[in-house]
Amino acid sequence: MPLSKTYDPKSLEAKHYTEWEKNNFFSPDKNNSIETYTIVIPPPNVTGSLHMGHALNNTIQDILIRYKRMRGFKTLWQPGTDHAGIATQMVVERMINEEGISKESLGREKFINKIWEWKDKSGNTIINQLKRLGSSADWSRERFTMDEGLSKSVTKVFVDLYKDGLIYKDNRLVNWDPKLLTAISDLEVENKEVEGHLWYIKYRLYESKNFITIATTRPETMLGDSAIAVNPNDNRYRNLIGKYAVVPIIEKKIKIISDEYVDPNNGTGALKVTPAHDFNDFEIGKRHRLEIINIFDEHAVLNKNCPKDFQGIERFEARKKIIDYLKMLKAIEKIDKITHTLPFGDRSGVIIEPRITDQWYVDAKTLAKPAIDAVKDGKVKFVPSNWSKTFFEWMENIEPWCVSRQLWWGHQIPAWYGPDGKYFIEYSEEIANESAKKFYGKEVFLKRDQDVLDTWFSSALWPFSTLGWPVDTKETKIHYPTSTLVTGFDIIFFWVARMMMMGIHFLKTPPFKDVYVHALVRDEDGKKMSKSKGNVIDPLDLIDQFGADALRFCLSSMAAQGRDVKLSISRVEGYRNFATKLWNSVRFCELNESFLNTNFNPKNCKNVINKWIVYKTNLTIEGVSKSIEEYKFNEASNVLYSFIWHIFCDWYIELIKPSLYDKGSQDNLESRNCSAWVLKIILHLLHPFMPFITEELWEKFSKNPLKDSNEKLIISSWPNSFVSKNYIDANEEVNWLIDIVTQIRSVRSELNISQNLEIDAYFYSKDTLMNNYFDNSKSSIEKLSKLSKISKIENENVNGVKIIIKKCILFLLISNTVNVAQEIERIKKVMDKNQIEINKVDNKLSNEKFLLNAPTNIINKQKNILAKLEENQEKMKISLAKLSELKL
RNA sequence: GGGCGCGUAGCUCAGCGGGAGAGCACUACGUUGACAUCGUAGGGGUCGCUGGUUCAAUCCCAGCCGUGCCCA
Repeated sequence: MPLSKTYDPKSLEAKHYTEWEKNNFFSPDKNNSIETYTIVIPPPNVTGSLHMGHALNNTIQDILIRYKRMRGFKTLWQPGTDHAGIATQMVVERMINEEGISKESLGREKFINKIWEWKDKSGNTIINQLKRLGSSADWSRERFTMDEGLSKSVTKVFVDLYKDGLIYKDNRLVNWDPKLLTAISDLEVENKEVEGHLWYIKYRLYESKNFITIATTRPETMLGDSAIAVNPNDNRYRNLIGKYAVVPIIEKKIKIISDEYVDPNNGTGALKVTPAHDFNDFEIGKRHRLEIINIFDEHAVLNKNCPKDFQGIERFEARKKIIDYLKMLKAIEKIDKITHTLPFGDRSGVIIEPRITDQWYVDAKTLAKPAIDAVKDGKVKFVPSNWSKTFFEWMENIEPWCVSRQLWWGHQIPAWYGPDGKYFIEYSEEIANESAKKFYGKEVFLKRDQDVLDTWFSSALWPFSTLGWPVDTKETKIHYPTSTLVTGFDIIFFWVARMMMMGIHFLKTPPFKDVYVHALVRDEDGKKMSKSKGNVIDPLDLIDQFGADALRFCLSSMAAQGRDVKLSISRVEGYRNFATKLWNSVRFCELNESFLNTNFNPKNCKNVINKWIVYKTNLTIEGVSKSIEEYKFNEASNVLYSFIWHIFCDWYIELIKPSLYDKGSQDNLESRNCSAWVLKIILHLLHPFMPFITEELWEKFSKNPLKDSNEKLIISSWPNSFVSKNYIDANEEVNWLIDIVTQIRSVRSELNISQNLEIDAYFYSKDTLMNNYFDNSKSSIEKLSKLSKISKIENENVNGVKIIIKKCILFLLISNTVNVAQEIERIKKVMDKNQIEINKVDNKLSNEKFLLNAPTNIINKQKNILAKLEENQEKMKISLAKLSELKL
């Protein structure tokens, strides 16, 4: 059945995807090559649904994987999802809350079961969406960070790091989310500028009528003050150091201390110190051994360390109440309106509260060192390379990584506590019990740590835990280290850094060789897409509307290195049109019985047009391959786009039409074979970018009775280019032909000669080669330029519109249809343009210093340009003179 | 405050020391036997500003202006 008139993505995408998957084409086991290529997917959150960032990220991975697969590598794209501790717990908690059940009433075990139930039902959303995009990941190997195997590797890593002294328990301030009731990492804190106040509060000096004024943005924390700090060099306060002040309201006596940290120019230069509720104050407190008074409970509600009046009040209410009190006491000197940055939890959206707690920490500093070296030594390469700076910046200033979370959903920390609080960190409860028995000399009851690990802890192991580690699997041997990590820059710290630390520590090798960092997808105005702005474009809508191929090609063509992708729907539409164009070019070839012929050798073409397209095709193979290897996806896409549309469709097909219609001729067979050969290459090269339409066309195309292959495109071989030096001449010749046709069309259009009007023309040249060219292409020129006939003449004394190209002159015989004045205008315009160019080049060539310093090839080039320009100008002048005579 | 970018045609962006490019949009013409999701042609740019290096600068360097992101 012949191809339909337009490409309908919907009807084909699912069909081919199912075929591919059913045949295990995504599996590395299909290939026995010793050359491997491996990518692990940045696991999307199991709660997630596909957004543009995913679409870009996975399109790029799929391009690389499909390309390498066709190149013959044993290719693994390892997929899976991330259990997303907080996010998932929130989703399920909200769900049961709607049924009127709290997770506390349910209990930990039942709640976790609920989450698993939810995961089984809804957790595949994003996986199915990735499939719609065409992602050829090996789904048979899909992993989840909470899987048994992956959980085992998490436990092993925790225990081993602990035993290596790289994990420890510490009591310090953490970023506490008072809504979610858990610690979160620095990276999960979003600092935002907000309007606020700076309150200047007078603290009475002890046994004095004088005051010291402090400035604070958080007056409520004064209930936890332990000191006032001033800079030792601040003359204003020097005599107060060592004396005491009294905290208003609670009438508590606190010492005035000196500390270099205090900035005399900030506020009043006197700082109230609340070690339990501010990171800087905590440090000051440590230096001066200040009392740490925690005034909040876990909900950031004032606790029993506060006066009775204040207990049970939420932090912002408490602030109001404190201010009222202070006003009553006339202790407020002034209030400034300020903007300052406050920390917000990126999940909960509430202001983060520094809170002193016991947590588990990873000694990131120690682990970071070899990771830094790996990048410095070039073992791991960032693309584009300047991301390594961002990486170094962070790694060199890395803080201890708080890995415990007060959640239920996640990997429970393998720490068991004895009755006296002594803990045993072991691979399992049994081993912990044994150790405890040894330690206490008898069996004791051990209570397991209730906390779970940060999701990123398990993500950090992803490049090897998914391959089976710590079990010594074949996959770990073959596919570790992986080849390329494709990721957005926003998770360099979350992922890349941590995966490197863990990979190097446990497998002695960095987990990947290249890190390709792609940009963010923004809306067409460059704004970040967000639900609150309402500017989100859903990739699935685009797939429905234009097809996955169009979306993929669009993302790829806009993925220039180091640039954000600003996506506009019209671009996607444009690439849908491109798909249609390709579709129709194949349809045309099919209608004209282009077929793949194993006897056809592209190196032995006779026809100049075919030689030329073979030459161009080779350049395209080289260009696309090179660009993909260099991660320049936009270049690769653009090379394909312009080759397919502007070379193959616009010119080649038009040029071979005569031979295709001339059934039985020698050219006819060659052109049919050659066009099929080019199409075959096109479908191969385009496949990584537009997998669906290419597979469909390939299937239709290779059903031709003289097909050369039955196999699916996805597993067929990437084309090799070959040197076609003997086709360089053909390239010259066809370029000449294209030039001639373009010029004639252009002149016709400028002179408003109807496209339907066929006119006569003459060709004149003294050059033998040009005459040969002409003899070869006479009919092509006639057809493509809409000439009734063009014939050679022996001298240039002809009346007609004159076009000068290279060493040739063309005359369009339209004197009776064209207005002479109009033609004079046209020539003048051309001459003006010409003259500007002549002046430019002439200036250069008359500059002695240029002649002295510039390389000879540049000088010669300029000389040639000038000669040509001047020759043309001279001829123009003559025709202008002639026309002027006519006019008289 | 520190770091990283970006400012090139109406829009989105390539290019990056030697004659200013693409896609989209726009204008005119055109349904010739693959395609109107199309064809042909065209208009449109002191390549942010000011200096410097160079025979030569959109490209290299410095400063400034505008703008975005990350970190404090």
